[in-house]
Amino acid sequence: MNTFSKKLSSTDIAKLAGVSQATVSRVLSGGSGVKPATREKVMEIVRQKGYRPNVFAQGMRTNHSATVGVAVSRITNPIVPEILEELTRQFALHDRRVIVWNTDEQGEESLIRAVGSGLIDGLVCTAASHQITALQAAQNVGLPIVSINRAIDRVQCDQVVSTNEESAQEVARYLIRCGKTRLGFVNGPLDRTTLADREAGFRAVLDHAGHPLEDKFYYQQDFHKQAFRQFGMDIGSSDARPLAIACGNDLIAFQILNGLKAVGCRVPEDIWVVGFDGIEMSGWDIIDLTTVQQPVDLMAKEAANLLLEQISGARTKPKVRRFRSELVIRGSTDNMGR
Amino acid sequence: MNTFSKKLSSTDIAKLAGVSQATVSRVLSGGSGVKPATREKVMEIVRQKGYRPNVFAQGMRTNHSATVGVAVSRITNPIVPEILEELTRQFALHDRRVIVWNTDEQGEESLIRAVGSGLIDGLVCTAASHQITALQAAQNVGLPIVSINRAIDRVQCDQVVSTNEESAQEVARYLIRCGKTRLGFVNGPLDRTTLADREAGFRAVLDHAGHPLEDKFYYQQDFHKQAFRQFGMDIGSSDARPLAIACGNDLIAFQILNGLKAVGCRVPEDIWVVGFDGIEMSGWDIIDLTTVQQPVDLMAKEAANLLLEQISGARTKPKVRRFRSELVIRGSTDNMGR
DNA sequence: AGCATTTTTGAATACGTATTCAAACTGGAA
DNA sequence: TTCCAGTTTGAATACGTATTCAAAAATGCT
Repeated sequence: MNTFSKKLSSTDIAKLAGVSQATVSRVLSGGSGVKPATREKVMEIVRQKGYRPNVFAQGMRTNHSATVGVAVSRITNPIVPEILEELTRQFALHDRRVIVWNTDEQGEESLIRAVGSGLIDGLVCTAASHQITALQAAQNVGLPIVSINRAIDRVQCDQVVSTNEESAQEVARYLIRCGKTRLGFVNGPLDRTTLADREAGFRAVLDHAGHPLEDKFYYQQDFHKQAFRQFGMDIGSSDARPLAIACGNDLIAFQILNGLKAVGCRVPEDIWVVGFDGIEMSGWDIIDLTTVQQPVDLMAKEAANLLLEQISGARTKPKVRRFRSELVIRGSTDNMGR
Repeated sequence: MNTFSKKLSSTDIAKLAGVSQATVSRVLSGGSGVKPATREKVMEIVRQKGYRPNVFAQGMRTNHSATVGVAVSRITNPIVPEILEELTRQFALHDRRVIVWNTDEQGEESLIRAVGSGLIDGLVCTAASHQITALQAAQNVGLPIVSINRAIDRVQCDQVVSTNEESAQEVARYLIRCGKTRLGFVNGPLDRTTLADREAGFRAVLDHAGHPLEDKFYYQQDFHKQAFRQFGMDIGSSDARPLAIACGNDLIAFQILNGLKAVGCRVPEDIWVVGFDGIEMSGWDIIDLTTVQQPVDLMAKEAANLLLEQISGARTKPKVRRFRSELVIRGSTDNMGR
């Protein structure tokens, strides 16, 4: 029983059960139209031998894979696992597996190859810029796509977005209302549309208020933790520092907090800090970061459902679903000022 | 060119290029033994049409999938993305995709099904207990397995472990040496062998030192963030509190820190806290947690290589690779006492 | 040129499944 | 019994690839 067992085919099972391969296939795929006795006879052998249908043969026959792809950038940004968890849950509910591509690491080569190969029935991609080619490839073969938090101009597909620009405006207005006129902004790669939109919204309000963002209080850098932390240190030890710093996302804000802490600059007494994303950690007592909270679970759930809808062929016209994100005021700013 | 294109087969390409399907296949799979001119002629059509070999037909023919599975528990524990990132990188280097199963969420049903289906060429599983059935299934079909940080008794397979028990002893000795005799320990589910081993090591030293762990300073709970935080609050607001608390992993420690902070109990002035894992965040200035650092990258890399070794058939005898983890003293304990 | 090797190519095949189509079987009514 | 409609089963097939084996072409040598 526990001895190494050769791989079995449905034909083998059929022989053992004294039926035809077709019957085995029918039993395994729902069993409608097969006599209960036969059905049980087959299932008995299947269980006993631990038989599982070969997924490649199935795929070749049916032309779908019960697998969807998810392309993410920087899986170590905690918002990504948050999204992945919900996506995985949703797809699992519909008997679908998930293959993850970390496009920052391995580039999009592997993803592009997969797109044309039938390996996945659909693709969810999250905020990133490195996937244009893959997206176009997907588009060309008619592969269903949903993007999360990423405006895509060149490719027309389902989109799940949140109010990045508007919420960033809200952040700026909040800070100004609290008397913080000298403001800083720290951002990551601007080819992430989320980051670009947030910056745009923030700048717009400052411009409108008559004291636009000063260059010395703006810092933009591709993701390098140490660089952001260093900027925090520089700001924190400078005499002419801004009264508050807003960040493109929470992870950047954490590094700013690190830098400030490293040079003994207190938050919020000496300076305020605001993040963006509302990842779970931001709410921890030991971090307590004012941020803009996105309804990540809802967004991921919606993305999964949109994709499943496309896969089932129920719809072809692209949909855009827009979620409201919300400013959450915590200890990294003075919550009296609300 | 950008019109929706029907799915092409190698036979179609062959016709277009004026060669046989066999030649197309040869070109695509390395191209050895094919005349450069022919090769180029074929590749031209391939590029022009954006042809990708059907992955199912390939899989059926070759009996391998160029895909490996990774089973994780609780993908939102930041150590998991850290492991995933390195695993993904390594496998990508060897042209392999990764399918992730979050076994806590969807159970192991989907994983078990995949194991017998040929979908994956091998399986890496990380510390968790919910995968016994899947592991046995894998064992039965001879699927290569590597476990990371998880002792497996019933199943014999490659293992990558770290010095959990010894390092926990080191933690205990360090605390005692610093005069912290009344110690607490907070742990998660004990079916995780990592957590159980760490607790065992910690207890052993305390027993040996003559003041075993007191029940009121021991707290064990399946993962519920709020429960750990609540325990931190209870401890922090109690008069008779331990002098230091060690935790089964960093994530638990963070929640303890949260609870302590919530009731105004200062670390390290009023109480010391020690974590375990050494995830990146633990080293942040704003967290600054004394912990035991595992060489996650090395471990993941080794796991990937072991699995690839098995898949290539180079070896059948199980290997155990043991990595030394290291106590890193930070601000959550008084670093004078080292 | 002529022959022996080597290189390059093509035809045929098998992989394991889902599905179509026809055949066999079932039970009830005449 | 005979017939019919409905149910259950089996035989045959196609999916797209990698690979084997033999044929054809190219090359080297005398």
